[in-house]
Amino acid sequence: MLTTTVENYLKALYLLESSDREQRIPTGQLAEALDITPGSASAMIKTLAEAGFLDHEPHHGVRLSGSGMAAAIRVVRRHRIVERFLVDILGMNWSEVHEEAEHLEHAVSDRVIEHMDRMLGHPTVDPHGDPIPDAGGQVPMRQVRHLAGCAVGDRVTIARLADQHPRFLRFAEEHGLRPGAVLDILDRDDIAQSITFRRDDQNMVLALEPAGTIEVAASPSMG
Amino acid sequence: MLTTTVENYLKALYLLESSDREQRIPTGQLAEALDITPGSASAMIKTLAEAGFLDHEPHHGVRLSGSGMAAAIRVVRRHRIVERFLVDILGMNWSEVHEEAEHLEHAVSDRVIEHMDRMLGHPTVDPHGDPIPDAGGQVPMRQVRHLAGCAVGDRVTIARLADQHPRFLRFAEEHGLRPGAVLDILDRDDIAQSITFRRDDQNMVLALEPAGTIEVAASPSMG
DNA sequence: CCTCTCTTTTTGGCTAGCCAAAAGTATATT
DNA sequence: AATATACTTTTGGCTAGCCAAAAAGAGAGG
Repeated sequence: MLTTTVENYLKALYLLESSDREQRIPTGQLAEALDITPGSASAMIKTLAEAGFLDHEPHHGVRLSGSGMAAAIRVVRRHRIVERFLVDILGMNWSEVHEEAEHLEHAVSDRVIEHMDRMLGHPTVDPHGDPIPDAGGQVPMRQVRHLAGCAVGDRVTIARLADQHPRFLRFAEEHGLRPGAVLDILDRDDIAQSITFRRDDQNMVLALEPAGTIEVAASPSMG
Repeated sequence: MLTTTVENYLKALYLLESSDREQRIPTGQLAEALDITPGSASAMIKTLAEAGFLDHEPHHGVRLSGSGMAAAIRVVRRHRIVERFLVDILGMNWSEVHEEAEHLEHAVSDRVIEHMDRMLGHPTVDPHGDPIPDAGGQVPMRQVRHLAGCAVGDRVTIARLADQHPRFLRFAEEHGLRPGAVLDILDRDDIAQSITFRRDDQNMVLALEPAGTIEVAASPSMG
């Protein structure tokens, strides 16, 4: 059984590897993600590398090994199923469940997770649109397009909010920008760095930078 | 925020105080309940007494203070609501949820607990029949009668299974001895130390000792 | 009152994790 | 090639909890 701390290290590495698309994660970046000092991260990296969870090239960063990746994916699966459960079944606010799941991901057994998963109908994404690995560790792949890259006239569906800071999530929720929401792109201005779209009969303007954190898919009912 | 360890000490003391009906709990008894050495318990008792959670008379045992009692009751409430939730909502086996709740009681926030409580309709007992403290810390009182003390001809309803060892719980579940089950007392033999009763058209014999761990209430439909 | 036994407390030592700060390494710049 | 900067690793020290075993206290029986 892994400690909560170890699970958090592995999960953080998994998320860093999949978002930054970099090969190796530098010690300092991991430390920052976990909000600890680089020295602490360095010590734990040594321990985890010796345990075979990761591949450490001293002074050149770290990468999850096969067993490390598998362990990380189990944590991520628990986290995302819990989030989905808290929103869909308990009716909690989807912008506030992340922190709850942060604790529960280390406390729920696989047995409970599988009960939740069945009750939810084996969902493939969490409330933010993040993919939920299946019980075998397979992560559903989707092709990624960003709202910032859409052209005028496109009709798209929000698939995922990559920026999961509470402030942004609250903002998104207040404006109906949740996975599944359908947007019509009305205008984009590369000088003003903004994009204008319509959702549910309401127009919104967003700078390209936050719009770059919103992943979209071509809407099924394309106009 | 209390650590998991501290919560477990306080909860164990609460359960010992309410089951043994003794005033002060000796160090060794607490240590045994927590499966640690007396020395470790002694050290932690000192810490907790200094923090005001308990009242320690050196060499004469320990008792929860007001704040210790309040903290313990919050843990017990979380535990029992989680157990109830796992059984009623997730459909888990009621003889196996105790261990799950043992972990979750330290990880679920009050917010989640209140959502579960509302969804369950504010239950007053957990699946074993143990009372669930309300959000204000009040523990519902019931008058206690034991199956071992019933007379021939009585019709009673099981209210609580005090023995929560997995082996006994599995046995009880297999034989339909769950809270709510209605029993007709057919015979008791104080020499053989056994009691015979009928449940759902099936006769059962139990020694008085295990029957003493089953709490009952007069059945509403008394014959 | 003394001693024997049982229990509790104390002491010394361990691991997991953390931090601060010193020491070491890589790399960019000159 | 030499050095400055940035990053990583090491070192020394801390807390929470645990154990084993020594020391101390309480209570029973002679």
